Amino acid sequence: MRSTSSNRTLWALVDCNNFFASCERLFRPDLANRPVIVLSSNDGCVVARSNEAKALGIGMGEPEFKVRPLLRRHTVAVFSSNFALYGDISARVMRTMESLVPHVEQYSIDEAFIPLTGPLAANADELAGTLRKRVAGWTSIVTSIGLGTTRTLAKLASDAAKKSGGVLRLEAGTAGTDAMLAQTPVGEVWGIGRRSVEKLRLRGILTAKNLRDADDGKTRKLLSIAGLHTALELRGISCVSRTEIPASRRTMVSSRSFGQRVTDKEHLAEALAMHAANVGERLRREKLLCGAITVHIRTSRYGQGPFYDETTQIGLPFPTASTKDLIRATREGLESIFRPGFSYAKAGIMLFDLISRNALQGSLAEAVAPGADAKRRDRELMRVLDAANRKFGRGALRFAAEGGADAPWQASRSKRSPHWTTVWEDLLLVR
DNA sequence: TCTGGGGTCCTAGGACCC
DNA sequence: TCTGGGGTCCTAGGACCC
Repeated sequence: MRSTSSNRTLWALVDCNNFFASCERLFRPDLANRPVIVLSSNDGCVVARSNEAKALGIGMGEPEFKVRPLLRRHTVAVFSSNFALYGDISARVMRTMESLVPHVEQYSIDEAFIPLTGPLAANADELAGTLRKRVAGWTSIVTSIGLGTTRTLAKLASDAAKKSGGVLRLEAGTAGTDAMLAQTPVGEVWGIGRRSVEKLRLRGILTAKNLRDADDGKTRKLLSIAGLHTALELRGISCVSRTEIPASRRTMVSSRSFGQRVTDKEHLAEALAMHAANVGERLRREKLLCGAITVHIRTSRYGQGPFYDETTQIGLPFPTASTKDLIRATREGLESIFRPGFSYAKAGIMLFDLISRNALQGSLAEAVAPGADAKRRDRELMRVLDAANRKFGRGALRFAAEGGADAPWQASRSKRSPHWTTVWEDLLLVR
């Protein structure tokens, strides 16, 4: 493959600073200098912190009850997750960047990789400054941008950029990059998690530089192919496989911890039906059908009492996106794994064997198959259901099997902010 | 008392086939 | 008496990410 320095891709990673906490602040100017945190589902643990909250020593992922005294002492503003808001602001940030560069590869709700080639690469630092300014101007979200010859280096650079003024560049083979890698604990490298840090430590590999310079065979044996790719990326060799955008999704998950423990089978059935309705709606929106479903229930890992954790797979007789079929399958699964006498803490489902609806629709086999009329009626029902829920809000129309929105197993999120940008009733009024 | 949810990829091992 | 080995497919579990 030909490759010269002039046509080689330079990667930019744009990362929104303290994203969820920043979103909460957008419509609350009174919180400008106050510490702000956002909690996970059921208000369980901390998933985002403003700079002031970080300065107080509140850790990422810390359980809320552990930091509660601290929160009170410093009058920290505490929010439940509001994904409708974060998703909407995220889309605005992505669209803003698309106004400046031809290709934005969204990686997560608050991050995007941008490949830079030709003149864009030649003026990368200037472009990064322009991107930051425009995103801040159009959305009020502050970003950090890392530039690097591979995605892994760009990611590392963006972390460092947070402290150094917004933009930082790491290019393989320069003295500055060498020094930086020597100072970086290996666990801060993208793709190296807790388990790998431990394995590497036993072999004296403590820094990003150690990993970069380790023997390929040993790295491969220790961390498998993904770990080797990470080491190569630190050297400046792109191994895109692990970050390529998948052609289409392979699974779909809906699962949640309960607001309170559940012992009653019918309550579990309701929770599973709610998950079935949730993935059914997503399947139809993405024009997919699923061929198999797993049902999962379990007790708490932390509480006292016996632990129970079981999963079962149910094959569907034909690929479907009907909530009715999915609810029936979750019921069947629940019957096979439910055991009385446990305090259940969580239930969920996972869909497999996803195929595009177009792959099946209109096939002769389907048109003449037994029950074809019932299936057509079912599709029509789902169409009406989705239209109603789009118009009147999620859950406006639902199956009786799902139970009520006030059921005891529903997740609690007592500190949720308004849906500032996505629900008419929640729009900010200016007097 | 109280510890998230939604994804992907890799590997090892069993079943099955010839 | 003698009793293979290699390929493929599937699944469960591990590890990682945000």
